[in-house]
Amino acid sequence: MEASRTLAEVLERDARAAAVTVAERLFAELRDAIVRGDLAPGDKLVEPELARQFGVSRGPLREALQRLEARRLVERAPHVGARVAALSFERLIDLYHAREAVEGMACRLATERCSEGELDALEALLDAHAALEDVRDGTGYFQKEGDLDFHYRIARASRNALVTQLLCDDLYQLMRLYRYKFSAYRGRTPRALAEHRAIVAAMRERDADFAELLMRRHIAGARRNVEAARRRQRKAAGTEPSMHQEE
Amino acid sequence: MEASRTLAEVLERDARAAAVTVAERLFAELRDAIVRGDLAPGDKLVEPELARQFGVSRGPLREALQRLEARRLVERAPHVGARVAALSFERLIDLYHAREAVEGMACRLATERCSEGELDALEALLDAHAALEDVRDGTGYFQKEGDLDFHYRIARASRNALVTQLLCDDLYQLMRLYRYKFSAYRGRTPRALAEHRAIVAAMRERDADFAELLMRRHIAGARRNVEAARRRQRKAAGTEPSMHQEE
DNA sequence: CCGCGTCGGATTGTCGACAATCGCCGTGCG
DNA sequence: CGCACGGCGATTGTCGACAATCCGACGCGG
Repeated sequence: MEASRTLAEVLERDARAAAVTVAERLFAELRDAIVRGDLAPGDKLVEPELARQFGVSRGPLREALQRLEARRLVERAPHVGARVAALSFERLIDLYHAREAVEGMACRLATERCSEGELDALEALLDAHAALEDVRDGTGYFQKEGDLDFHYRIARASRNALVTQLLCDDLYQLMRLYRYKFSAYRGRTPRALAEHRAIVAAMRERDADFAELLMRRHIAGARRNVEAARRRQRKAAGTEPSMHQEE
Repeated sequence: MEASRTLAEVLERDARAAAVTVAERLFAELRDAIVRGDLAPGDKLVEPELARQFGVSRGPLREALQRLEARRLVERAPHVGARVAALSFERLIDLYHAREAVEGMACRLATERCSEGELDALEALLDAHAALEDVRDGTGYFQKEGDLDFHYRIARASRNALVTQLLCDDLYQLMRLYRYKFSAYRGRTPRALAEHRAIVAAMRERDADFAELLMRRHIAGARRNVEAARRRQRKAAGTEPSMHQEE
């Protein structure tokens, strides 16, 4: 039963299993710890401490930190050190704009290039999502990764290595980080599923323009949801620039 | 006289001057060497050799190599080593598709957000380009960086840190690498300038939809130029998958 | 009482050396 | 003659230690 495990988790497991080097394993461990929230945004990452904690030297650890910096999950400054990336509404909205552009293109390319079998698999994935939603309706844990699974597949179907890498390696990890900290998509689950179905329908008709348009509207809708949440929070808490609730 | 020096060169110089650490300096040096063609695509980058050549240890060198890998300028494999990124038509076309998406969005955001002064500066830049083109018409060296200067400014005017970083730090360095190795934009210079002017005109009217559309068509046109070159080469040389002419 | 300079501890950046792994080349066998 | 196997050199990955830099506390002067 592959459907019981989300694609994102499978990719995670693969990345950790294929860690032929200590630095790769550390990178995967730290990435998961950050996305999972085990390391909170803004936390200082002290090299000797982490090295002792993982039982390795500082060399591979620094390599892992640098890879996390490239993925924008940690921020580093020379002679100052590394911190888990700070979260803010502005950055999340920036991220949505970037996703709207790149995923729109991925959807266009996928529409032009993917096989009928891939479209069948996409529809099967959405059927599975719908079934899960019937069981545990509302904001189930499933939605967290299930939505990303759909976008993962679109990205990979684009047959564009650069676009796929941008989405799957860079932007999606950031999305997951924000999702764990900030669930601003309340009640959007059924609507998102319908939008996914419309996208696949356009792809099935090989209407690349329309498929890209639908994908962009899908992501722009999610972004507007976040923008509305930001306005609500600003009105509620006066001038609160950050979105850290805890501590 | 700031106009005599392209924005790209200024950014280069800044990056090297602000190198407070050995790893940063090495990164800038190697990046320039790769873009300049001093290190040819596919060249093996042996750590002890480079370290001795630059008079540093392998530690900072490895860090620089990793940063180059994140920028997709070198490819690394565990226990195998690093090589300068291989060039191919397929990757270049992938790059154009990614640029079309991200730069289109950058142009849209810039249209919505930039000031009138920034638009004035953009038009002044295009005037300078036109003047230079009158003097040294045809395919001047100027065009190489001048075109990117325009796109640099659009990216920065988007006020989106992620989009700006994607374009200026990641994709543009790759474009420069391909431009040095593969000048497939013969005779496009006057046309590109006209398209740039049309983009700024749409931005001046604050027509974000049209500005994005024009930017996307501008980049798509350049991409089709490359695709035509690929077809020509395929017809000429039978089945030549790579675009390395030398060696 | 507050601001500023200085000092000390801690952390990061860099270095050289050791161990693990890969590619190559010669050899032997089918 | 072709191919698989094993040894060997070279390269990469990892480690611990040293030096440079930054952050905080303390003391001093205004």
